[in-house]
Amino acid sequence: MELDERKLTILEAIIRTYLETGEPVGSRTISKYTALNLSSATIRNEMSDLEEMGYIVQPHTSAGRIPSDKGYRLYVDHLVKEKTQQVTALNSLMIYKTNRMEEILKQVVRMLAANTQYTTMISAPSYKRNKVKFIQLSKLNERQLLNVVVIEGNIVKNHIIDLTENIDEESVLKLNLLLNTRLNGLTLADINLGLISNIKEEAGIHSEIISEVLDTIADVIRAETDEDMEIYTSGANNIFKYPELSDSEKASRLITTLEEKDLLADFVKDTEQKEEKGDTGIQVYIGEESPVEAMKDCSVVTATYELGDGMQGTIGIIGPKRMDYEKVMNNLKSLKTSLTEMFKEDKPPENKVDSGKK
Amino acid sequence: MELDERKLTILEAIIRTYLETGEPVGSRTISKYTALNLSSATIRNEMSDLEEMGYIVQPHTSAGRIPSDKGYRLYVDHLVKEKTQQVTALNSLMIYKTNRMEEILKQVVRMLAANTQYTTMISAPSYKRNKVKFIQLSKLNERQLLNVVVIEGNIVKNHIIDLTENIDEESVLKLNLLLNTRLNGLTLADINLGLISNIKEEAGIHSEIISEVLDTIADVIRAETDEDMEIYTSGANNIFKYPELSDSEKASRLITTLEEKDLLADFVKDTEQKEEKGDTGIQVYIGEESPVEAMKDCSVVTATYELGDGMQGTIGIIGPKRMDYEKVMNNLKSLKTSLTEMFKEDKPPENKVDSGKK
DNA sequence: ATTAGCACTCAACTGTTTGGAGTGCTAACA
DNA sequence: TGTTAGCACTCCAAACAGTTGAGTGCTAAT
Repeated sequence: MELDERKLTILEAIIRTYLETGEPVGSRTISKYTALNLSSATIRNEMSDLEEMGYIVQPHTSAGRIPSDKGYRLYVDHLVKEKTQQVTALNSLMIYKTNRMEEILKQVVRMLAANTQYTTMISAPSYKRNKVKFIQLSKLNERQLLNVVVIEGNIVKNHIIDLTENIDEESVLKLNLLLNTRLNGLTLADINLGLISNIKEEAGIHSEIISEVLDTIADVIRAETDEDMEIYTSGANNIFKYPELSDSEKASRLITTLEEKDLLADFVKDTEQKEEKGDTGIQVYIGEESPVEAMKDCSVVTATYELGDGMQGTIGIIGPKRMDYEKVMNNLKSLKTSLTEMFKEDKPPENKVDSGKK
Repeated sequence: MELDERKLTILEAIIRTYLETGEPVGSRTISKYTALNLSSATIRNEMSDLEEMGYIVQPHTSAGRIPSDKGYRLYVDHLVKEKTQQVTALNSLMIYKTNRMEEILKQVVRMLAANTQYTTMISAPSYKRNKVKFIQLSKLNERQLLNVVVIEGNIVKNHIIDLTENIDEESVLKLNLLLNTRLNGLTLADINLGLISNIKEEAGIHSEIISEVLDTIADVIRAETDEDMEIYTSGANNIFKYPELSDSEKASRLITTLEEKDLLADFVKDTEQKEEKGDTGIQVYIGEESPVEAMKDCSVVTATYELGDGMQGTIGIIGPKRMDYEKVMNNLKSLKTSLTEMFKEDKPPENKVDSGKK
């Protein structure tokens, strides 16, 4: 059987109506509110065909039809129109721009949730690939050193190192020199145990204490790199706006998933992979397509945003399968560019202090 | 009417039974499963009295009784026994101890949620009252400075300062000296605009650039101080284990509250206040006693923990009114001491790197 | 190919009934 | 005087039956 023009029109009408009402839609409704001027009986025949083709399903006999995953997929791929969306509240967001990346992300994700009435997530960009710009060891006291590492994107990481024996100023100076000459320009991912032992060798291991400090720094950087992805969510309560998600069972599973950030990380990874493969733009996961078990009843729309320096993060919107894909996709698309723009014109965001503004 | 021995026994039996079953408890149950050897009729008379006194209520005529807020209050104040609780999984927690305060707190709150099957929260200690130990400005390039502030408890804060004009090494040295002599030993709360303008005056305002840097640092420290309380929650899904909390309406409100950390902050503030007033130990908020509207159907049990240096945070357990107060209170008490101990023997936790351990 | 018409299905709603758990009251009892 | 047995009463919850209405599939006529 072929999906001809008319069937497509009818399918689209069904999906659009269902997205609006959330109720299974019957043949009569389509017959009345569509320009085709066909009787409900004809529509019924076509619907029967569409069901056979797998685009729609009946929740039970003698109910109207609702779109299947396949139906939604077709809709998303071919029927969603690109609108030049009003960028809603992103401008107001600018005003609140603070100096900390974390805060920005939390605000974005919150704004997006309020805006769309869906649950939202955002991942902080990973900086494993960023290069070291500056390393500094400072002596706090005889037994403690402060280690500060600045990496591309002006991200600052610091750690206090407890020593087992006293250290003198000279060693600190030497270490500073050593670290800066050998590590500057490398990415965090480059810095591993092998490299450190090379440095130690090259330096001739003057003293136990230097070796100890180097080891610790290696540990610290590795820990920083291994750190799980930071993901912020917002609008978890929005799932209760959609009856198909808000029974105890499902709601509980969803809430758990939102708490377990490593499950959400699957979306981030998958999205990044897909975009790497050139499938740039917006990713949509409909029901079963989702990599996360608990989200089989949801649809998730994601996109990455860029920070320059090759850093990228992912934004996602989680809602019922009958979410307003058109709005969500357009919203996300404009947000994606806004964010990318915003970080570009004004990087580095993290820890940046706009000295002019109060 | 007086609450004599027998009434108290019956009341306790009612509450204990209700905590177990979650069902309204009838006179017959008490008559059978209590050592008093009274007929259900007698119990009924007593129950009628207890209801008149306000300790129990009937959800509807011809149902058993359930404890009122007042009943729970009596139970918590006088009938909960102190057990030497097994500290369950706290030891296993030690193993996972990482070097970052944030991670520790997240683990504690998660462990506690898994352990109690309730929703949990923990607040990161505030360090407004901690004194500055060390300040360092480093020149990253002509237009950027890195500012690092170490405060008591070895908490490190850093910011990158963007300048509107170039700065030379000499000014940086001067600023470092100035800042360390004038700010060391002060608490973050002490550092305000007035003080900064004093410093500027005293320093004679050699140059625009120095003034600019000082202003920025003041801004930064103030922002750091004003920052909202950091609160982590876990086990939000646990509310679905208790039918009285899991209808859409209530669940949604609760989830929203858990997301809005500033509402939870009310508990933290209240608990700190109460403990300051000498009411040390465990705080229990039953139903209406809660400072947060959305939690009128819940009970919340909180405690503070100490970090030394006067820093303190708050842990809280959020559950239905019929939560297992005995278990929760004991659990929290032992956790409170464990945490306090843990931080004491091994402070400072934040950013600490155990150089011996891998 | 389209449509009108009709029988059929099924969820959702509306009583209605029934059973059981629990109460309050009263009268009898120790 | 405190306790108890007995009984009528209440009310929820579950089960059941009847009704309604939206929707379908099929068939025969256009």
